[in-house]
Amino acid sequence: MNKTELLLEEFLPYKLSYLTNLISDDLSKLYTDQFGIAHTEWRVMAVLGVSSGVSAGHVAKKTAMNKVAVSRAINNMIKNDLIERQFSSEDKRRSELMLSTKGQDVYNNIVPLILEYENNILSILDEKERASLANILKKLTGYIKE
Amino acid sequence: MNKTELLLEEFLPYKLSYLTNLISDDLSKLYTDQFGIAHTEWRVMAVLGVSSGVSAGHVAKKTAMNKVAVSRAINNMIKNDLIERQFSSEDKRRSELMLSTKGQDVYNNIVPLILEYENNILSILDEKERASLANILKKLTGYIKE
DNA sequence: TGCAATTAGTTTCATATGTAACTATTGTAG
DNA sequence: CTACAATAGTTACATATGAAACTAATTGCA
Repeated sequence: MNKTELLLEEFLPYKLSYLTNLISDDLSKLYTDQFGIAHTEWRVMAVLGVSSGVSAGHVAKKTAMNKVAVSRAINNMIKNDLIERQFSSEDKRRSELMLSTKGQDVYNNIVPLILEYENNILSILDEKERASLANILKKLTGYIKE
Repeated sequence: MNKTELLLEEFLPYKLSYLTNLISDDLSKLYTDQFGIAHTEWRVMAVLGVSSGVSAGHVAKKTAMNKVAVSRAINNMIKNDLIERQFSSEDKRRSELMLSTKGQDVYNNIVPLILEYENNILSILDEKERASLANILKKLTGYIKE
């Protein structure tokens, strides 16, 4: 029994997008308002906080951002002393990126706030629901990426 | 046992955002590539397809868009003969919007494609999972909106 | 009444974003 | 080798977006 009428409130893509935006707005308050980090910059930082010395291309893959956005974020963060860059000696095109001392410090401050936020919203779900959500998101994502 | 490290791949907001973007990109192919309707315009259309004669402010609420975006979408769609506007006789500020014949036609063409897409991705889930997803999204959204 | 506050929608301006074209470097087929 | 293709990242340009200021109309209330 499929729908033949489209109601935004009952349309999965809309509901997902709505929730995503709510969360995204909340999170950006944590890093933008308090630390002046833009959304794209935060994503770059999140990658470099875990894997140091990687290239811009690697960051792009991990964050699902396009290379232009990554390039801009990186150059801005370098200007703001949040990350450091050198170019690989084997391949002079490839950058090797790492958080600066200041960047690491900012990262260390943001991560607990971010995780606390995640914990908070997950607190509304019980264990089964959390597992179910993770599983469903994985299934959908895998299916759509084909 | 809470996380103390942040891995994007395991971070709910990131996973949600990633999935949302995949879906959003797929959907925009349906209405942008085939009908030249922008994302914001599609949302306006989706509201007017269900409730005709409503104001721009009403559309903004229903779509979770800001009033500037709605204003722009509406004016562009009027230019493209997709919607018609008159202003309320009781309150000359308030617009009364409806799809034009052409707009209704475009809408009628897009809706089945959109619903088919939703059905397709939901086909990867069984009944229980669909219900669970709907329930979880509702819970999270309600909780975050507080 | 009459004037301040509110509301609907628009415009302005500064910033963000994506696509395509570009530079520089490296890989590879002949 | 050499020239052409591929890769990493940047720049340029056109478009999208949001916040704040604005216009016009309506409401509230002294």
